[in-house]
Amino acid sequence: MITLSEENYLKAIYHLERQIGGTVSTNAIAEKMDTKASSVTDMSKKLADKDYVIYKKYQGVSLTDKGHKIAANVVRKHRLWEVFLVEKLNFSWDEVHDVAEQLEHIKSPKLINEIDAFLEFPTHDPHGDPIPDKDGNIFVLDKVSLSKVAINDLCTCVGVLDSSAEFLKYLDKYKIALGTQIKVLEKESFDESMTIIIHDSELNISKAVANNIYVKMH
Amino acid sequence: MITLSEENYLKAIYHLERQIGGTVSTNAIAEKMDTKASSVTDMSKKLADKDYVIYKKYQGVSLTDKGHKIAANVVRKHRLWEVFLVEKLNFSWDEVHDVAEQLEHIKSPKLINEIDAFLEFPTHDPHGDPIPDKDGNIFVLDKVSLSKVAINDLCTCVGVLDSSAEFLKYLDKYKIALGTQIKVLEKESFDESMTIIIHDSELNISKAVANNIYVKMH
DNA sequence: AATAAATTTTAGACTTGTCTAAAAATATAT
DNA sequence: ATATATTTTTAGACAAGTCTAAAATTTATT
Repeated sequence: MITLSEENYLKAIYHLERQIGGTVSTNAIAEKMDTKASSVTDMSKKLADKDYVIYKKYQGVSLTDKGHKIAANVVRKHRLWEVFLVEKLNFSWDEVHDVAEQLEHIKSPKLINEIDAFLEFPTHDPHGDPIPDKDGNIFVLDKVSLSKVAINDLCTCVGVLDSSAEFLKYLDKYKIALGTQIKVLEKESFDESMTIIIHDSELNISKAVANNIYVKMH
Repeated sequence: MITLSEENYLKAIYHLERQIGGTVSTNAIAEKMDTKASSVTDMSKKLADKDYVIYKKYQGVSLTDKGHKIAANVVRKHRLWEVFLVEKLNFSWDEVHDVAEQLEHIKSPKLINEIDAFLEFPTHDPHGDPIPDKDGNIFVLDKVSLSKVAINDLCTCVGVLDSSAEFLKYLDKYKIALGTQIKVLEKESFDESMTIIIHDSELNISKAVANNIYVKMH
C-alpha cells in the first residue's frame, strides 16, 4: 500500500517532469515540496525500491510506468474534486486547492468514478488544467501564453500558469475568467506590459500577469 | 493541529462513552480500535496533555468538552459523507463505511457546511444514526430493539445497531430497509427467534438479527 | 483478607518521515 | 586544468505512533 507521503512525492515528480521534460533533480523536488534535499534522497530510494521511479545517485529521478500511473491518478482525483467543489459546492477557483490536496488521497475507485459521472465527465479543472483519464492520458489543447499574442489579435482565456489564490483573486478583481475574450491593444517594449480589452474596457497588465494567462487564438 | 490518529481515538472514545455511559477503559478502546492496550495508554497521555480527555492512571479516560466537540464533529462529517455517498453517488448502505472513514478527516469547515446544505440538512445517516449538529448536539428519537417488541405490535424500521456490511447485506436480501413496516407475529421462547411480517410475507429471524434492528412503535 | 486473575502501565525497540551537519560528487569559472 | 561553487548523499538524530515483554495495579475469588 502506498503512503500519503509517497503519493505527494510522485505527484511533485509528475508535475516537474512535465514542466522540465526530463529527469527531475533532487533540489527541484525539494523546492517544490518545501522540504530538504536529504529528505528527497531518502524518499527517492524508497520510491525506487517500490519501482515507482528510476533513481541513479546524483542523477535525479524519473517516473516508471507504474509511478506515472499512480501520479496521474492522484492528479486526476485532485482535478475532479476541484470541479466538484466549484460546480456543486459554491467554491470559488481560488478556494479549491487546499481542500483538493486532501481529497486527492481518498482511496476508493468507485468514489472517483461516481464523482466523474456526477460531473458529467469533465475534461478540465476550474483553472483550465486537463484532467487525466483513467489510464493517465491527458489531451492537451493548444494554448499559448497571453504574453506571446500579437497586437490586435483576439483570443479567449483558457487557463492559468500560476493558480495561486493570490493570482486568481487578481483575475477575479478584473473579471478575467475562463472563457473571457481578450483583445491585445498595445504592448510596451520597455517593461513588456500590455494593454488589453476585456468586457469592452481597457486594462493594463504587467508582463508577469500576461505570462500567467493561457489563451486560445481565434 | 490534531492528527489523524488522535481524531480516531477521540471518535472511538466518543462512541464507547455513549455505549457504556461513563469513563472508558483502556482495553475497551484497544479492542474497538484493533490495537494494543499499551498503545492506548501512550495515546491517552497525549490526549490528556492536549486537554481532549481526562485521564487517570488505571482509571480510563473521559472526553473533555473540547474533546467531545472534536469527536462529535468527526462523527458529523462521517455521517454527512455517508448520506452524500448514498443520496448522490449511488452507493449502497453497506458500501459507505470505509470511504466515510477516510472522508471524515478532511479539514475544511466550508466543505462540510456546503455538503450539509447540498443534502438539505439531513438529520440521520443511511443506517438511521443521528447526525450531530455543528455544536455536537444530537437529537435522538426514541427507538427500541425489534427483539423487545410484543406479539401483534406494528412498528417501522428506523435504524440498525450493527452496521457491518455483512448484516446490511442480510437486510437487503430480505428487503428490510429504513422505513420498512414490520409486524411481530410470533416469538419462540426457547431460542428467542421471531416470525415477522414484512411486505405482506412471513419471515423468521433469529434473536441476533432482531437485536440489531431498531424500530419505532406505531 | 490473602491469593489469583485480569487489566493497565512502563521500558525499550522499531518504522516512517523528517531534519542538521558533514562528506562526496558534480558543475562552473577562471 | 585546477580551484570554487553548487548539488547531492551520508550519517546520525528526532518525533509520532506502534509493538512486545515485563512490572505494577486493580478486581475478583475463595
